[in-house]
Amino acid sequence: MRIGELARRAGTTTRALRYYESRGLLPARRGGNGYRAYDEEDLRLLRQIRVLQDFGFELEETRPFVECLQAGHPAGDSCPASLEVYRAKLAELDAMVARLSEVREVLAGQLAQAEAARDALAGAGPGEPRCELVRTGE
Amino acid sequence: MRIGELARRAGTTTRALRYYESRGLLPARRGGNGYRAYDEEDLRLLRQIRVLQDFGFELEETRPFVECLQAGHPAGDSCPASLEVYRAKLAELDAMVARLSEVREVLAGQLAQAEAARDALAGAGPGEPRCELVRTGE
DNA sequence: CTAGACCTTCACCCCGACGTCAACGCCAGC
DNA sequence: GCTGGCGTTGACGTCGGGGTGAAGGTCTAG
Repeated sequence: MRIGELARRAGTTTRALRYYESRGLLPARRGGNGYRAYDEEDLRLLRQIRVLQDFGFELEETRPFVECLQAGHPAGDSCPASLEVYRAKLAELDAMVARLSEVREVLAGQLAQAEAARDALAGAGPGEPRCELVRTGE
Repeated sequence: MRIGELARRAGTTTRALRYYESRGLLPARRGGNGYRAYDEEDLRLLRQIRVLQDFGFELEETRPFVECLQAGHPAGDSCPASLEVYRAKLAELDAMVARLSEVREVLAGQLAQAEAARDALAGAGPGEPRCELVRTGE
């Protein structure tokens, strides 16, 4: 299998594959004409890379999984190094979610407070209180 | 107050202030010598910008708040446009948290499964099962 | 007088994961 | 033998957001 076919079958581009190879992530054998030659196993490696990428892993973080498969293990996450990456990623996600949630709560509070202030002003405002149900914006 | 003092008092840099001005976000009056002249009100605007930036707002998203203050309102979020930005940000954060949480759950499942597979192999493996309680990593 | 703060403009940086040429080689079909 | 479609390499561009750096000049405070 040549680079174009592999790219097509994995739903990526030849440019990406050459990039992976340049990073030492997905080495390719070469035919006599200099063309890269891939097999089904390479397709597995590539799929592993892409699944993890879709989960938000950086390219470097997929390396242990790829190496694990290359070493003949049944799955990319059969090796301790891969499990470590999983754990690190989980911690990273947890931290991110915690940070975002905290900001979210603060903002929700600010919004509620600002809306309350607006409504209070509207109610105590000039003689012609705006009708809340007919706001033109929104 | 000149640019250096304002920067110091707001905990930012003169470069950033000139950048804000170039974006039309924090215009400055000029003295006869061409120097930018700021007052306490500008410090308020700047603090508003920085607070929102710390919450993860983009510069453009802080604009309604700044304009609201410039218009003489008591707070940056006293205007409908600011409230809209709040709501949009909340929705954005919620979407982000949902996406990350989903990935987190999938990964946690993968990790658990991979660990179970490893332990099963260790138990059914060669005659000398590794002691789970003395894992050197961790 | 001189150091430091200020002015302007233009360019550059950071990050990752590629995309986009350019200029060439290889090979199948007609 | 020629065209078209693959393949090769390397160098450079892109995206986005929020700035930073340098050069070269002016102004001010002590």
